[in-house]
Amino acid sequence: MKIVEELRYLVLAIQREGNRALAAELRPLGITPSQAEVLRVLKDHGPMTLNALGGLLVCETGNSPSRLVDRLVAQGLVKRGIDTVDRRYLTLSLTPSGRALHRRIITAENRLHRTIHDLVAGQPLDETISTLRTLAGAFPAGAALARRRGPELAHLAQER
Amino acid sequence: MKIVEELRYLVLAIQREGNRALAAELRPLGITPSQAEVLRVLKDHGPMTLNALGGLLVCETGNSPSRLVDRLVAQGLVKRGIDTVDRRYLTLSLTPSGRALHRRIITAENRLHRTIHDLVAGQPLDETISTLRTLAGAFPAGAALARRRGPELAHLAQER
DNA sequence: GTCCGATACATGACACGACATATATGTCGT
DNA sequence: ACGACATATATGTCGTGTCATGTATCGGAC
Repeated sequence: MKIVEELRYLVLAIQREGNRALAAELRPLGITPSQAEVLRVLKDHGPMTLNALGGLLVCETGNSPSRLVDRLVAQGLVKRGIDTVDRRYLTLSLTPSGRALHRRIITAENRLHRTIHDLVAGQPLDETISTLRTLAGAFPAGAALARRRGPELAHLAQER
Repeated sequence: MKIVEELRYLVLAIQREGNRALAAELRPLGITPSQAEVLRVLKDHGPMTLNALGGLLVCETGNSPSRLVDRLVAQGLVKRGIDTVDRRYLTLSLTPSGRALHRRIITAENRLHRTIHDLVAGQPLDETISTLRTLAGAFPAGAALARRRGPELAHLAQER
């Protein structure tokens, strides 16, 4: 049982430090890690509603990421339109500057990933991923990840 | 390189969901996961200054957890005294109600740990811990964990 | 003693992240 | 057409978490 507690604190520590490192990489771009995730999802899975976006985000589980999107709209990175058929729905899509920023986000993330890759060299990474996938799969946020992994399922999620 | 990105998102997802679950367990006690960590550190490592506390916390890396402690003082769970020798230092210690709450925190955390334990049953947990330790060890928050492992080493060694 | 820098803590500002609740818009039964 | 209900989004509130800056206190150089 004690080992599970260490697992919990390790995950907490790694998430914090990883987020700090990513925030530092993204700071020159003027966005945060959460905002970067929104841009990535919008780029990879096309225009979608706020609800669909929330279903694909790992951050901001549960509620609709209204305010997260607000800031991206204010920065001119995301376009927020209203569905003409059902006026309850939004249509979120990247603006040209959003698409341009996406390329720089990938570069910044790759720098972080290379650092992490070097740090875990020689460690049993496959077993680690297996354990973490099992654990994450039991929760909604893990399901969001699984949805993003599979293109066929992603298509489903896109259809609100 | 792709697998490292999945690792990052898995850690994020698990941390979020774990925190939500722990928050739900702790809600009846009127405290948050971060506040619970403070009480645990103060209980396990005796009275200390704000700086020393910050060095042992996995949450709130970097700066002094002034405001985190503020709320605990306001709730009567932590006593904040001023060092008589060097008036710059605080002396943080648990109040009797803080000690009483600590016992209930352990119970709540154990419920969560049991759930996690069941979820990862059959997974290569030792390899996972090894990888995560290596990763965490490269950062200050991981060092905080290693520092806390010291006094609790007997417990950890027995359980594994 | 007096200034100077270092140290410990406090505070302001901003963006999350979670929960609860409110508002707008649609659907369906009647 | 009407009203109850459901769905999508918005908003209020609170507690972090991070960075930057401000304030109090101490120690040492002079």
